[in-house]
Amino acid sequence: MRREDAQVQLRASAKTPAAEEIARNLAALIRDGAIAAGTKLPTEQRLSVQFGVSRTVVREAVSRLKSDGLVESRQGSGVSVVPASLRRSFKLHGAILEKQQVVELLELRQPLEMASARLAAVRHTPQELAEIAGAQERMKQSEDGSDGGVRADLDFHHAIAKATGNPFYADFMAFLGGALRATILTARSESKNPNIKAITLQEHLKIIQAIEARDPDAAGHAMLLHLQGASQRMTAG
Amino acid sequence: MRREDAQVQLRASAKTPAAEEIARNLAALIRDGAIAAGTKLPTEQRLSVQFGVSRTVVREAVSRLKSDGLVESRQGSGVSVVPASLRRSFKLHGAILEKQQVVELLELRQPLEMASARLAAVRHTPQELAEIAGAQERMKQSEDGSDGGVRADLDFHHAIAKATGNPFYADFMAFLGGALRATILTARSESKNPNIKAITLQEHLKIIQAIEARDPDAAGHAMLLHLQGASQRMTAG
DNA sequence: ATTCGCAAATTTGTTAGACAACTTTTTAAT
DNA sequence: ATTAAAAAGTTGTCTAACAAATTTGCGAAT
Repeated sequence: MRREDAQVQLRASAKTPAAEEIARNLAALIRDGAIAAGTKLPTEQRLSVQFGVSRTVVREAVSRLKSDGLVESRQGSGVSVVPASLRRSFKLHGAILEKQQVVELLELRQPLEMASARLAAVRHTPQELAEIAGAQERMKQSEDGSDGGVRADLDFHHAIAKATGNPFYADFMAFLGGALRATILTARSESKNPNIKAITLQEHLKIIQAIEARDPDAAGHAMLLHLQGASQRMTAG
Repeated sequence: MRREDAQVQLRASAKTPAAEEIARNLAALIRDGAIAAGTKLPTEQRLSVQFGVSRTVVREAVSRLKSDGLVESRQGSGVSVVPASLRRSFKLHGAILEKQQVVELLELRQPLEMASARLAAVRHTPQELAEIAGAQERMKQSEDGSDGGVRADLDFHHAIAKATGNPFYADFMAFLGGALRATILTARSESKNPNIKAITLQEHLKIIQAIEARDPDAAGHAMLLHLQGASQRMTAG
């Protein structure tokens, strides 16, 4: 059984359902501008011939594009590409992040985390502060380099985002955390530095203290120091 | 015919395609935790009975959930809800934004726009600066309160985001702009203030000058003033 | 010749049934 | 009790058809 597990793992990537692959292809064409905004996609009939699948599969693929806000369909008329300027979903296409992408994502995260910490410092309720402290405690009791530790770390940041009272901060931070989770786990387990957890906990503590003191400047500054440190630890390996 | 039009209009909300509505229902159940993370959805068979539609429609709905990263399916096994901590898409559920949501979205945008302006000031190429100036010019020549004017305005911010060289900034700003576009247009056309365009152009100009001078502090500050002004004009309008 | 109205052709939305591919559960044999 | 085979259950895909809405083209009336 163990031997076969490895094989399954390897074949997993090549075995994606047809609808998913077709959706990816079409999405790439749209994003690259090969199918211009405002123009119509080929009919479901034609697409099914082009991709060599049934209309059912094409419809499932187009369904996904609709969900992503990339296209819009009108019965009897067709499926048209919606202009980039009014798309309403933000998504990471590739599941696995390249190192360059990780750097860029961290760069996007930094100002948001700082604003998040500042807002949390001003607005947090006792319950929300307790949740932040709870995540810190869970991280303290987790094993070094464990997945549980990383999750507690992300929960810490998520709890701060929730304490802003702005659900968009909470949602977006959860999203970013999910995207970075695998990378963080890898970086921690590969790192030679045995003190990562201790250093992280100390940086977190300063953030907590600043939030508790309702000092937005201090909270933002402590968060900045934490992110710069974490970024260095991740990319330096 | 007219009489029936009214009826059609009333039913319009109920007239969305079945797959879309079912996807929304299921997504709401998942987000509210009614279907817990890690657990499985009812089978496609059962769902088709529950919702009173064919299995095809259910599959299209589930297809959308998969695209949103809310669920994961394994052939032969079932469809399971993925934990919130590793979802990889960020989306605005409701198409129409309530005033409260607009305020929250602007609050999310502010730190990103400031960071965007700072980075653009440091990194922009001559071409990118020209694109920023071009959007400004298009806005200058647009009619007051026109859709074209709003689009040029959003293009201005998008061009700055592109000048950061970080594609995530560009994508996310395009996304936010699209979400806010309708609201901005409404606010401008309803406002009694006839100088909105002139004021906006002047604020934009200061941002351009700061970016051109490669002065990140000035660029960030000018952007902050612009956003605060714009926010006030929108919510006070 | 132009315009209007209506039928025909297109195109997306939905249904039904069937089989394939894969997983889980049950049963049977050792 | 363990293991192997069979059965049942579930998602993935295909085909065929009709419904509902839109677009196109044709013909008649002006």
